[in-house]
Amino acid sequence: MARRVSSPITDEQLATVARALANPARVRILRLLAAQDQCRGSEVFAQLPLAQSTISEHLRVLKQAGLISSHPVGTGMVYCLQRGPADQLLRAVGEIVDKVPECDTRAEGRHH
Amino acid sequence: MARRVSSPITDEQLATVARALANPARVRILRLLAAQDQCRGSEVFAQLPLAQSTISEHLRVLKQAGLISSHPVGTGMVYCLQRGPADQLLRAVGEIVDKVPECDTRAEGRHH
DNA sequence: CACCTCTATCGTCTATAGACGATAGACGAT
DNA sequence: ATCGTCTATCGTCTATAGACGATAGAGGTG
Repeated sequence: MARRVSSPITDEQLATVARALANPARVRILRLLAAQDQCRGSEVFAQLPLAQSTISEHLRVLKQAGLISSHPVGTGMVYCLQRGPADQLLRAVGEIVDKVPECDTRAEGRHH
Repeated sequence: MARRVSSPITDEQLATVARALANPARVRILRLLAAQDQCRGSEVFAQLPLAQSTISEHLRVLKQAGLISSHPVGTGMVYCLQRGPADQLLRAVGEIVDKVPECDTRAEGRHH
């Protein structure tokens, strides 16, 4: 029970990371990036059926949440997954889920 | 490579579960439930600094996302965590995160 | 230098989220 | 039967999310 690296994420922080995942387009982008390590912006723009400005906004949200990083390359940008916040979310949700005692809501009911 | 129980979650589905986690009050509720297996509604209402109607709405969202279940008991309700959707989220995010190649955005940049 | 490609930002619009109070409805207890 | 407690729903309001087109600006390329 030592090992408290990257302190226990707060409700706010967890909600913030979750909010970044709370949009199908952003999930799609993350999975795109996961499929190829890194990805040029123009490829991302080409893969989604959304306006370039919309996708750029999604990228901004993901970056702000720390889920991706970006750097300029040639005439464009390259986007890249980052583990940090996703790991925190995994750990926090994992801790919640591990507490589930298989109570599926019909134990010791009202049959008094 | 068999074992495809609860098929690979879609972008939409993952986003939906994430959206349920995308609010601090709901995270708080989940953690409350995790801390005590199950929880009477009145306790939940008492723990959060929000109107009862607001909390009831949050419980509805969590239930609709499949993250909790509920059943009547005595004169009230009991809420209870459910693993299913949270597990799917863990698996999906885990798969994304596992692909991260430690590219932290400054590799092979523009120093051509 | 002029051009062209790529990305970010701005302004706008619509839809959804999240909060509240008021109230309805279920159910046990008296 | 009446009452009191507990929860869900309704209506409303405000704030935020998410989409778009237009446009600005950075930075290679010819």
